[in-house]
Amino acid sequence: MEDADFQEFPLFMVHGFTQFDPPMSSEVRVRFAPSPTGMLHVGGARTALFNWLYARHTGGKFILRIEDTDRARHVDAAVQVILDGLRWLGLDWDEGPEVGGNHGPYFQSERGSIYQRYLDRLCATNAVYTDPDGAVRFRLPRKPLIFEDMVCGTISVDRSKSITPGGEPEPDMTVRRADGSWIFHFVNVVDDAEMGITHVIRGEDHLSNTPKHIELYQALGLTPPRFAHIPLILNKDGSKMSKRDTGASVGSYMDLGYVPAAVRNYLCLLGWSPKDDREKLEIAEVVTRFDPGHINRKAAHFDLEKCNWLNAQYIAAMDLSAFTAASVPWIEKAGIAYGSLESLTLVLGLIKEKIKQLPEVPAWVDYFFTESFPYDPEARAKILSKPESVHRLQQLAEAWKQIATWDAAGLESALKQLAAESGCKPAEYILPARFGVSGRSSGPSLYHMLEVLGRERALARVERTLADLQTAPH
RNA sequence: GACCCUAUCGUCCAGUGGUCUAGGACACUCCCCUUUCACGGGAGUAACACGGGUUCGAAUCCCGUUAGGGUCGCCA
Repeated sequence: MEDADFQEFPLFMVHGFTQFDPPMSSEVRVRFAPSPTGMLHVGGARTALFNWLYARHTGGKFILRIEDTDRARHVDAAVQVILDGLRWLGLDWDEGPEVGGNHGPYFQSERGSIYQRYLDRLCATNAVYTDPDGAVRFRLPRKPLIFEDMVCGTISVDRSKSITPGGEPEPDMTVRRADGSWIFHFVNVVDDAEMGITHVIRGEDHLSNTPKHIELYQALGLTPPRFAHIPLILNKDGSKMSKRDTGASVGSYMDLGYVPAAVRNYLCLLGWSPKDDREKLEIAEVVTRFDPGHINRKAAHFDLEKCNWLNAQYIAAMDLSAFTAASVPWIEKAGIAYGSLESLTLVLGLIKEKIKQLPEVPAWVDYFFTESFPYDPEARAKILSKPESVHRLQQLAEAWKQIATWDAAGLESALKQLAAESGCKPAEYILPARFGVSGRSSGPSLYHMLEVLGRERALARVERTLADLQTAPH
């Protein structure tokens, strides 16, 4: 039997097959353990999301632990970026920073005494030794090992002949530096054990490290958790997504005004699927249907355009008051004095259906809130190139002055009547009219826009435009 | 270099031996709707990496090749 010398692990034997299931009675405890690098990567965000989904799906606990192995690595602002990003995505943690819990502290920089305790256990069994440089190393068993991954299936690794790029045998893993600071692999295992983590859902970049981690659990006499290694997120062209790539940071979505639920929805679809044809999904439904066993094994390529599309879908689905609330920060950032929320809401109702990204909003509404709006040079040249356009604008001004009730329907019929009398298409009047009141060639529905503007302002604008056009050099 | 993972339209997913002349979505092209721009509706282009097996039958199972990714740190 070729597999006979493979170390079977852990020790639950069911029908002769190595199983990983922890006792069924235990509550699921998963964690997201980022290091505070100053950004929250979308790949990390998806890892957090999948952990969160699994915790919510099983009624378990989602724990946040900050991997700042030592105090020098700890930067408050960098931690805050992670907390902000997770909260923005709606991923709330049951234990961790600012929340507390019974398994703290949740910063590795504060867990030194715990690590020391576990290191002592390793010393007691002679599983570690101090090398000539003063670092503590773990004697790697270097035996073949098999484990079950919830995503990747059975993984069998034979590290007995594993060598480095230089052709040397793989060195023993360092556990603690000579200066006393701790190494990731060791503290990661200790923390997961101490915090009672039952399922480790993490990026596939850790798949090859897992045997070492399992050997550490064994040396410590502990039962390892189950593992689920989810594929990495790459750029659309397949290259590795670095911190600099567009869309790599959750912060960039926050800054660009994405709808959090849309980004979260997109992330759900990267490697997981509801198995039907829908794309836009309520998070509650994803929670009930989520199953790590059905996560794709293939690396996902990040498609910002599809994310944008979903974002637009979420904006379209907002009701007007939600849309207004989401728009206000952008309006204010652009320095638009919008007066009352009521008047703003009225204007936003005109343009909501046009918007795909929140930062576009100010450019669509600015001319509603100032009488000194600029004329778009291109649109102006176009009007001037057709002398009859100016005449039509004059006709419109006259007709509108006669209008009894200033509403969209009345304005529309007045304009269409004029067009009919002149024997031309309504567009011949609409274009000059739009330019006359907005200085542009495109915008929301003309009639509704006029209604919102009101008779006085609309007519005054037309007069002003007419004056401008008539003094213009031809 | 060694070890590990992966391989369906450009991209994300569906497909778990026959219902696949492979389905949906994004993007792209065209048409319709329309006051502009969008939305919406309709149509279209486009994929099972390659080679061997297994099988009556393979996108689906096995092996190999190729390609991509990952790990081999006193980074996390």
